Amino acid sequence: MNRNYIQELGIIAIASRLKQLTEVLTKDMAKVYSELHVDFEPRWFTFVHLLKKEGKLSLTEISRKLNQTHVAANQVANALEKAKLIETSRDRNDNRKRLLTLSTKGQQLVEELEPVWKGVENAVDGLLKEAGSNLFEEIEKIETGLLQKSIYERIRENVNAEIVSRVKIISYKPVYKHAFIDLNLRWLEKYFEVEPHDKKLLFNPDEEIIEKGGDILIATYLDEVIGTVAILKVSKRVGELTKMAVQENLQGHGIGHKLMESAILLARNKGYKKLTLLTSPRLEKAVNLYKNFGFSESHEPSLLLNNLDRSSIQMEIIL
Amino acid sequence: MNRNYIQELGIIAIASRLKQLTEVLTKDMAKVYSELHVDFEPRWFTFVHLLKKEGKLSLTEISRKLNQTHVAANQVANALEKAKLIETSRDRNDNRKRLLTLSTKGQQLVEELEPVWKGVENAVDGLLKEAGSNLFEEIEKIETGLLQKSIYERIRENVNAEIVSRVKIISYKPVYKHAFIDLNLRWLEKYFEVEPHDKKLLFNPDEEIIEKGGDILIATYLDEVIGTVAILKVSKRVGELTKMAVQENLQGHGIGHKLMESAILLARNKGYKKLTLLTSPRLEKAVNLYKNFGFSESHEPSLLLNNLDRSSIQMEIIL
DNA sequence: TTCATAAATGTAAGTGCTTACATAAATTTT
DNA sequence: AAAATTTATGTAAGCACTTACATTTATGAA
Repeated sequence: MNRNYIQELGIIAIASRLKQLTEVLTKDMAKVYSELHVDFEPRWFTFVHLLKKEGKLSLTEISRKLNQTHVAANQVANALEKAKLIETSRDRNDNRKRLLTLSTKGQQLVEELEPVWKGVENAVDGLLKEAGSNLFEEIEKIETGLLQKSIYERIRENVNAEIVSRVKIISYKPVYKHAFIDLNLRWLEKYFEVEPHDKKLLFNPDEEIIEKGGDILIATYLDEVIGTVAILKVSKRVGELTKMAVQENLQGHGIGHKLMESAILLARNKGYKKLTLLTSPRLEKAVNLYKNFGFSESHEPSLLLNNLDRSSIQMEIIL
Repeated sequence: MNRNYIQELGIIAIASRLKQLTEVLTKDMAKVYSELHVDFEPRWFTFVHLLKKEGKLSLTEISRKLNQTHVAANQVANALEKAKLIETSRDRNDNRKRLLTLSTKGQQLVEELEPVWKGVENAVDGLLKEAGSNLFEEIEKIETGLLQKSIYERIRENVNAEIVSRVKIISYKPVYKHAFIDLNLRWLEKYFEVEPHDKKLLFNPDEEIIEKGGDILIATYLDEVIGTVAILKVSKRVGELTKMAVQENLQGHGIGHKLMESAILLARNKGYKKLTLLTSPRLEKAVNLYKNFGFSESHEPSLLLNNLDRSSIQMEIIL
């Protein structure tokens, strides 16, 4: 049941299982070394093996080949030097470089260890064959997959999808008034001076938007209001998009996108033929979002004309 | 080329590659948490996930389910308690047990994290699917394989085979005299008082064994003498096996076995019909080795009769 | 009951990595 | 050539584990 639980947890658990596997392997190697009365630690293995193969390498070269930090390599190197298994010299052409080679003692030790290493290799090969496993290939495949798209990107995409799927878009009700004010005030204050005409609209959504034939959509997430968008009624055929806001710590997950989709759907259903909006070049992400939905710059007069002093951009889309 | 080198190193490198993979994953998860402004560390994941699922668990139960030491679980528990994400109570029936549950704050956090976890799960699933990988099954297979026979046993077997394959059995030459004496003296002194008749045979192998028609075989490993066995000529048809010695730090790898094989082959080739030996019940491993080769106890007189004061066992085999 | 043993938890210290920072030598840019 | 940048190495401290050991409580056998 343990196993089953761990499986549920996905790759994190996979890694911990593999880590445990390696730990067993490492410990068992240590046991074999000590049975042979050989003074050697498993973690020296890759380092010494590499040095044996390559003859002479600098610290950084080793760390790179072993996919470790230079600090880790340095620590092993120091331990090996203390055990007199390797020797240091300086590169004549580059005095920074610490060149490492196996000492005579080190070479002798390697000879003694050869059968252990070979034995471990055979043991692992045998195990994999017996299990009919292609572990190596599997890992290869995964690494290749990650070259196409990083784990981070994959997680981001999927997390965004999860979050967006939990976001609900609902119609405005008076109970949301405070959240509507808060969310919009927050970004307004962040980017601009909040001016009287902003306040009038913002603090009286029922009177200034709904009662004048406009609409407000509310985005909720985990039962909290986390986004808003409003469509003012300019005329029977024209709406104006405004008061688009998403809670700061949830920005960048696609919630704005979802709000826009709903807003445009609503506008179409309502019979609008055109949707306009006013924004500012400073709100780069917002402008990009609008463009993605097909908005383009226009110069028609706006209901909120006085906002133009913010060096606004006016945009519109034909529905 | 890095990759190729690491591949050569087998499963140890596999593990380090997977570890790196996990590290990336962990870091990326941490990044997503921080983007969401959630105060949560990746290493809390399994712990909290488990607690969410099971509701209430004791520390030891958690550590067992997560395949960790109780100390590790304890440390995470303390961190989580400090962050007020879990709460401790005592088991009424067993006052030792520290029962842990998610606090209200913890439960809220889990709600927030759910999409991240789900997203990670989907990301990993997607990656595996895309790569056409069955990593999970592969690991399963390997774990099953290890239930049949542990890594340690596998390594031991293979290391033994490697060592034995490097051991050479050669005929005695006077140059090996000192090694012959040394190796035998060492175990004789370890188990018994070394008596005059031992010394006579041991210190004069040329005169006392070879020149009297007997034979000595020498086992070498990495150009060092590490084992001996002698066959005294009792008569034309009968030989007596003696002076079987293997260097202490190489015992248990099957070198004695290889020496015995060679000795029996030699005896047959020489025309002996029977091989006898004297040993002691104290040398349990040796007795077992002899039995494995078909020796059984006998009571015929021995060339080394006076050894019988060691409460010896006499054994023989018909060739 | 009592005494030995086992189980649950906790603490301290060690291990094998890491990150962060520092220094010196080499290389590139200006 | 001087200044800025990069590279190679080193040191200190942190992290997430581990092992070793200690303490308290429960359990089982005599």
